[in-house]
Amino acid sequence: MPTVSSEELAAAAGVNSAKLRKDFSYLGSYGTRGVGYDVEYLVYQISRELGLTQDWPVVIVGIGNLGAALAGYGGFASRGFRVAGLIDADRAMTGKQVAGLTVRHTDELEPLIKESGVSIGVIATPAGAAQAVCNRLVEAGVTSILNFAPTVLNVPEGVDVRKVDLSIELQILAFHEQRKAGEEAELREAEAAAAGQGGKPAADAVARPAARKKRTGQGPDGDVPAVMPA
Amino acid sequence: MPTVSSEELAAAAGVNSAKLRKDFSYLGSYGTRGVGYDVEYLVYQISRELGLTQDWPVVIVGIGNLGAALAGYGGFASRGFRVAGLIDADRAMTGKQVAGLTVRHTDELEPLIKESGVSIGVIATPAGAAQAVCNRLVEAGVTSILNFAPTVLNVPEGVDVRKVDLSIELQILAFHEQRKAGEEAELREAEAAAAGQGGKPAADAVARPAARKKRTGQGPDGDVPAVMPA
DNA sequence: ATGCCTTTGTGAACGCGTGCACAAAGATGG
DNA sequence: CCATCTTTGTGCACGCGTTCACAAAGGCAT
Ligand SMILES: NC(=O)c1ccc[n+]([C@@H]2O[C@H](COP(=O)([O-])OP(=O)(O)OC[C@H]3O[C@@H](n4cnc5c(N)ncnc54)[C@H](O)[C@@H]3O)[C@@H](O)[C@H]2O)c1
Ligand SMILES: NC(=O)c1ccc[n+]([C@@H]2O[C@H](COP(=O)([O-])OP(=O)(O)OC[C@H]3O[C@@H](n4cnc5c(N)ncnc54)[C@H](O)[C@@H]3O)[C@@H](O)[C@H]2O)c1
Repeated sequence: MPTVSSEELAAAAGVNSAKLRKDFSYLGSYGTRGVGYDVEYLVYQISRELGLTQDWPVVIVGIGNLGAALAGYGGFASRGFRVAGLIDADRAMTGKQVAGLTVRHTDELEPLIKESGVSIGVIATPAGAAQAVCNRLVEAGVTSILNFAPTVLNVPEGVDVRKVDLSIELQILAFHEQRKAGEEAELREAEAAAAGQGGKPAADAVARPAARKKRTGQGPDGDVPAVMPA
Repeated sequence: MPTVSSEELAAAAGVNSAKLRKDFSYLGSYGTRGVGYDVEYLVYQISRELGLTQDWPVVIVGIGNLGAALAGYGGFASRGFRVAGLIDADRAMTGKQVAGLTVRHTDELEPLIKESGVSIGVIATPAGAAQAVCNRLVEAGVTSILNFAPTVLNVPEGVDVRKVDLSIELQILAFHEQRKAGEEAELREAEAAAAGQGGKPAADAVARPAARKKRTGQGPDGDVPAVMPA
């Protein structure tokens, strides 16, 4: 397939074709009217604009369960990311081989970053250590951080942080799951209500559709509230 | 602190206070004018609306490096998620203990889901197996999936999928990283150009600021294009 | 060379989320 | 019981991203 139309690409990606064309136009990618986009050239343009044509050395800090899994993940190398080093504070870990790389002690963090020209750091330490590690990374010259610890990191301007919080991912799923269940329950309730009922909560349910199952007063069940705080 | 104002909360979260109040109003959470929100009641309301007051059994499929790390992750339990079972296709894994749980063979997937009432599944298998695993999960009654494999999953309507793609997270960081570097380089170029130059690419750079370093024609360097496809 | 047909690139309109600003509510003190 | 002061809840306007729709461009057949 030497060429594709915006229509085909849009269908494959599940987006609107106009949006796709406009997005392409931002990076100056010229297609050919009446034909479409040259696949090879397009891929090259997007790769380059996304920074995929260059090699990005990254450092992983905190080689526990997660850090070790990340170190051995093949999906990074194929996208141009190279693990330049593994760092852990635990002396017992130092010198160990993980995914073919030697784990180095935290003391070596700064020289490693400077020697390898690392600008992207991955934090996989416990939450308590994350901010301190972050500070050292930034101080040493790292300007992009991928954070797996469940903490909000404070960084100076110019430094980008992306946080991957798996609990939140699950929470979002659970939220929609509950919503699905709630809607079904509501349908059943509505049917039951139609059959014969005399209360007044129906008016409330209509007036405020987003607030399902609003407790009147303070929850009748006296269970402890806070599951929320991390 | 028995009560908080929307202003305080907004400052802490780094958002606009009006937005925060409006969001709260959607879930019918009543504050008290002139005082603020009762912390305990608010936490309870949000927890309940988010589905955090109930226990969610989850099943993890694919107990490799990543799956094992997830199985042992304490952050799930504290948010109300309980690992109901670990599933792997590898017979050599079956029966092994991982994070205090016994790994079960794929054959036991359906009974496990039905017995435990699992509605959330986590896929940590290789990309090639993900769609097949997904199909089986959905067939068995799972309606929410957290997918770590780098594949787009096709699911019937009513099933939610969230994808965690670590490579893309890194790519986003790399993109901004490149942009930062590009801006610096452009400043230097502009200075150099001001000093004394005779080309014409400057006009292009002004006309289309989003398209930095646009190659005229097809890149002079004959390097292979495609780093992009997964 | 000419006309037709396909597909791009983009101006204009639409819709939605965000932020502003203020009236209403309620607590608190006199 | 009334006045004052704080803070909520929300109508309204603004801005941005998305989508529509179409003129211009270019290939291709005749
Ligand atoms: N395991 C998961 O699936 C998972 C999922 C989501 C989030 N997380 C988060 O990722 C982080 C790591 O999880 P884990 O399961 O790998 O934990 P872990 O305890 O297995 O590993 C943490 C590692 O960090 C090292 N460490 C501690 N302090 C350090 C410091 N100051 N500098 C360098 N290294 C240090 C420890 O020696 C240990 O090897 C945690 O914050 C956790 O909440 C983990
Ligand atoms: N390791 C990481 O840090 C990381 C990061 C991002 C994404 N991922 C993705 O997560 C997935 C797992 O990564 P990993 O490093 O743990 O790989 P892995 O090879 O260590 O583990 C994969 C596991 O899945 C099992 N498996 C294979 N087919 C199966 C099937 N049909 N049913 C059930 N189990 C099956 C295998 O037996 C193996 O135990 C991959 O798709 C990978 O691309 C991994």
